[in-house]
Amino acid sequence: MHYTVGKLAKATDTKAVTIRYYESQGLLLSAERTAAGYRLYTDKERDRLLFIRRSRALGFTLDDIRGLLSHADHREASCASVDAKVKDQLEQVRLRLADLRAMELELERLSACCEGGVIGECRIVESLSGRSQKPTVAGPPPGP
Amino acid sequence: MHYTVGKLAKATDTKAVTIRYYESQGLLLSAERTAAGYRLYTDKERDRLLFIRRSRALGFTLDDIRGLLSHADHREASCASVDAKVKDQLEQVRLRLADLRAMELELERLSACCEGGVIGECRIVESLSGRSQKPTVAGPPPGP
DNA sequence: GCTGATGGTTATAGTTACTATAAGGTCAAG
DNA sequence: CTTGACCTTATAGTAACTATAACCATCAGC
Repeated sequence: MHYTVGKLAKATDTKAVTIRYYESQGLLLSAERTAAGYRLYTDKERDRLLFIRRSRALGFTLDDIRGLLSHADHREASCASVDAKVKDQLEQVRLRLADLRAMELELERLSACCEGGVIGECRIVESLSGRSQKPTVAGPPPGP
Repeated sequence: MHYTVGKLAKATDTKAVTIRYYESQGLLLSAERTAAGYRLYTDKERDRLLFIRRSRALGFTLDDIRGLLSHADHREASCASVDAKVKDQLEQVRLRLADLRAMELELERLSACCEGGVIGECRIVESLSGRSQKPTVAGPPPGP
């Protein structure tokens, strides 16, 4: 099976620009080209892209993935380091989960204390500027 | 009480560069200056900065915060829209929580299935490239 | 008074993982 | 033969900072 970028994009639920971006970042090798210069992909590249997308969905950075891919390319090597990366990522995810749970709790608390008055008496605004309490969550999270 | 950027930074657990950045983005008004051009802040600005930091820690974007601040500046206005923003943010947080929980689950599963062999047989790598299953989590999350 | 450490100032560029835009070339269908 | 969908490249923009450079101010100790 052969794919142009667009076809590959659809087959992997990715955008064409993103595929080209991955190529520019060295995650996908330079694809073959037609006479007109169109990229041509095979199932092999599709699988590699799926690997990337799936890893991204699990929160790995492109840098992580570069590492995972280089490991995966050496089938005879030990998979201990791959496992270590997964465990590491799991830890990161758990930290972020704890942060988010704290945020959820506090937002719930905030939301519950609004009684529909005017801002001068709004406890939300009050709470947000209150210097009595230290922030309950770690640091500013990465924005979406 | 008067603060220079550095003092304010310490008092609010922020970096000086970040404070200047907030000023450049219109979240903090231009501070007064000493003869030498040093920024000088008072408790009022410190509170405003705490509001910003606290809101950031709860996941609001700087844009959200600009909105919250402009509301907070009109004490006689209704606080309904502030409440709406909090509820909105709560929803976002819950979505991200669900995503992260799915990631946690899958990473646990992956981690459990590594038996310390070589990569050729590693089920982690296999799972990550597996095209049988659709990703279980929404989209690529924001990196850290 | 001098010197060095510390801390202030600006402007510019880099980060991550894309996304958007522009300006143009290719291809299949009607 | 033209229309429209698709491909190509290069460049700039996004969020929320962070890092760097090059320079000026303040203060403690000698």
